[in-house]
Amino acid sequence: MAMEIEPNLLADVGRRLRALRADQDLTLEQLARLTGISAPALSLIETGKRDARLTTLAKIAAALRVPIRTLLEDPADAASTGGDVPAEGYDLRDYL
Amino acid sequence: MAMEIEPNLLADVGRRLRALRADQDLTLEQLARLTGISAPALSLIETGKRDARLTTLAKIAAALRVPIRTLLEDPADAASTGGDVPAEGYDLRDYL
DNA sequence: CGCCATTTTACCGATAAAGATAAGATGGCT
DNA sequence: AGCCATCTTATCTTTATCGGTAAAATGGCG
Repeated sequence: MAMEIEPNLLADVGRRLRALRADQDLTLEQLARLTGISAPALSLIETGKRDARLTTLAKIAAALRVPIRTLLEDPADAASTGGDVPAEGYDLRDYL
Repeated sequence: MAMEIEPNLLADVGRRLRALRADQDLTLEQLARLTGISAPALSLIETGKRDARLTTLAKIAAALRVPIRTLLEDPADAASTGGDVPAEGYDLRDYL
């Protein structure tokens, strides 16, 4: 399986974000005040319609009191992808 | 210890990025061709001068064949921060 | 020292994020 | 049905990313 480069990364991050916010019973308005990010912007991010910047995601993660990593991959995938650069047999430079 | 919201998150990500690229002996020019991101842009990100978007980081991580998480926190920190939302005694809503 | 690869910095133009605000849409509730 | 909270979408302005190009550091190495 090619694994292809995650097609809807933004949608996945948005879903996790919304789940985390729901866990803490926060409204978009409340999270907006906690993060300094407007509620409409948060809505766009959660619905996967906006490609947020790194510091924006960091602010949200801080407000939700979770490591940023939690927004990017679910725990199951994090376990399997746990190692670093597993491939050691072929070289990227061969394609340049 | 307040933990304060990481002051130089961009610089940290940049340092890890540069280390990963060095591990694979790639030049900015080569990584630029692999990712579709220009070498100047990569330089700004690696030196912590640019707040990259999520999909930009994802492209770089894919080219370096590492999970995006690797760019955001080093393994040591990832282990200690491993759990999810450890705090369960106080409520964010009290501050709104 | 000069040459060369690599990186950094500085511009430009196009695209997009983000705040603010306001207007719809959705859903629960009596 | 109406009302209310919440979320979505749209518009606008400001600001920043990003690619491209070109020009300036930086760093080896002979």
